[in-house]
Amino acid sequence: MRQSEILFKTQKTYPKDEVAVNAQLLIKANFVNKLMAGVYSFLPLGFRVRSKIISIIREEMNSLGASEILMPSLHPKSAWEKSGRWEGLSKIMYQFQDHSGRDVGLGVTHEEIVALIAQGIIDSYADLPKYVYQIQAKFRDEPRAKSGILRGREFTMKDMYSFHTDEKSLDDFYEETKKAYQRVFERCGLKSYITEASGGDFSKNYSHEFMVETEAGEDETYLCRLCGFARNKEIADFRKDENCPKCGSGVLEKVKTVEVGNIFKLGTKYSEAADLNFKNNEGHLKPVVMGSYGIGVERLMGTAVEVHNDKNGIIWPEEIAPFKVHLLSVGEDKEDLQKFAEAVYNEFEKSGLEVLFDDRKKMSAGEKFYDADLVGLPFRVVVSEKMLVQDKIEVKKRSEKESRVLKVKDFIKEISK
RNA sequence: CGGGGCGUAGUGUAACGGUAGCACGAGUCCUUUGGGAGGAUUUAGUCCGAGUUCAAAUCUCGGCGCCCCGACCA
Repeated sequence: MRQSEILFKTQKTYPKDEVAVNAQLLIKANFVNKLMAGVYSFLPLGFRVRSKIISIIREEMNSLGASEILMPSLHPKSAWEKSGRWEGLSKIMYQFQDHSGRDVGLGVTHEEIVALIAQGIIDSYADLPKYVYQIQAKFRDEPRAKSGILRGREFTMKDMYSFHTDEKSLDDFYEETKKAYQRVFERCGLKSYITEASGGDFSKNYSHEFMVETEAGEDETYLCRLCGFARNKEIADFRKDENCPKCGSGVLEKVKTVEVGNIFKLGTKYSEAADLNFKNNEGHLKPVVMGSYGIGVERLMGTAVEVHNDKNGIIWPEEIAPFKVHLLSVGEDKEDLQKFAEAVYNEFEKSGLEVLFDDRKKMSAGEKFYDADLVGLPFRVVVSEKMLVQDKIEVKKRSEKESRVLKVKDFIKEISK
C-alpha cells in the first residue's frame, strides 16, 4: 500500500490531554481517532491491526470447533426480562425507547439472545455440544471511560457461547478454550496469566480472567514468575500466601495487569430463563448447561501497545502489525531513485509481502524515519541514492539498533520463511 | 456517581480586565534532500449561554466536553 494514497497522517505532538501510553501513541501515529470519551474510529493502520487480531481470534476459535455467527446489537427489553438483567444491568446498558414507545437496549453481552436462538434449535442430547461465537460491537455506558482504547463505551468483543448436556462436557470445552485463549494472546505478543475470578455479577465461582502485566493495568494480580501461577488481588489478600502455592519456590509478586479476556461457566441460569432445554436419553427434559467466553479486541490492541513501545513509538508484534515492512524512499526525488524504489516496492508486492511504501514526495529523510519509528512496523527498508548504486536495500528491525545492507531477493527469501 | 485539573487557529502554546500573538501544520513560489531543512508569501482561533463592566480569552454563574484519582466494571 502506498502511504501517499491512504487517509493517514501522523501528528507531530502528543495529544495534550492523554496520559495513557496507548492513547498517546495510537493517536499521534494516527491509528485511531477519538470521537468522544471511550469511542474511537479506526483509521487505515489501526483498522488493519484490529483486523489481524480478529483473524487470529477467528482461527483459534474455529480450531475449537466453534462456528461464527452474528447477532444484533439492538435488543428488545423482552429478551432481557426473564434473566432479570434488564434491571440488573440498567446502569451500564444503553436503554431507550424507539419512536413507537418500545423499550430497546444496546447489547452489553449476548447470553440472553444466544439462548433464545439455541432454544429454537436444540431439542435433544444429540444436538449437543454446540459452540458459537461472534465478533461484534458491544455498548457499555461506562461511568468512566478511560485509558485510551483499554476501556471504551463502544468496543469490539469476541464472545463465544457453548451449550452442553452436563458439567463434564462444559469442563472439557472450558479447558480447551483456556489453551486457545493463551494461544491468541501469545500470537498478539502478550504473555497472559490465568487467575480465578472473585467477583462478577453472575457465575461467581466459576470464572477465570486472563491477565497481561503492564503498568497501564487497572487490576492488581499476584503472580509467580517461576511457574506462571497467578491469583487476583481479592483472593490473594484473603489467603496471604507469600510463596507460590503451585511451585512452592517462587514468590508471589504484586503487579498491575489488564484483563484481556474472561471465561465463565454459566451453568443453567440463562438456559432456564430462556426455556432452553433438551431431552436426555431417558426422555427427560433438562436445562442446557452453558459457558461464555469473551475477548476484548481493542483492549487487546491497546495492551499490545502498552507492552511494546519505546520512546520513539510503537513496536508492533509481528503477527498483528498492520504491515510487515515499511519501505522508505529517502533522499532527493530523482527519477532513477524513484524507479528503483518503485521496483523494490513491486517486488515486495509480487512476493506477497505486506508493505507500506512511504512514497511521499517533498518529505525529508528525517521525517520519514521519525514516522517509521512511530508507526512501528517490524521491518524498515530504506532505499536511497546510496543503496541505488549498490543495487541493495538497507534493512532494520524496529526492535533492533543495527541495520544491514542486502539484496532485495535475499531479504524476501529471508523474511518469507 | 464523588473529588481534582483543563477548554484560545488543524496541532502545541502565549496574552495585567484594554490591538488575540508565536511555533508547527496546510496553500503558493524558490532553494534543500540519510534522522522532524531554509527563505518569501497566504491561510486559520478565544467551547456554548447568561451576568458584571465603558471594555471579558481573562472576573462570576450555568451548561457542554476532555483528562486524572476514587467508586463501578457481565
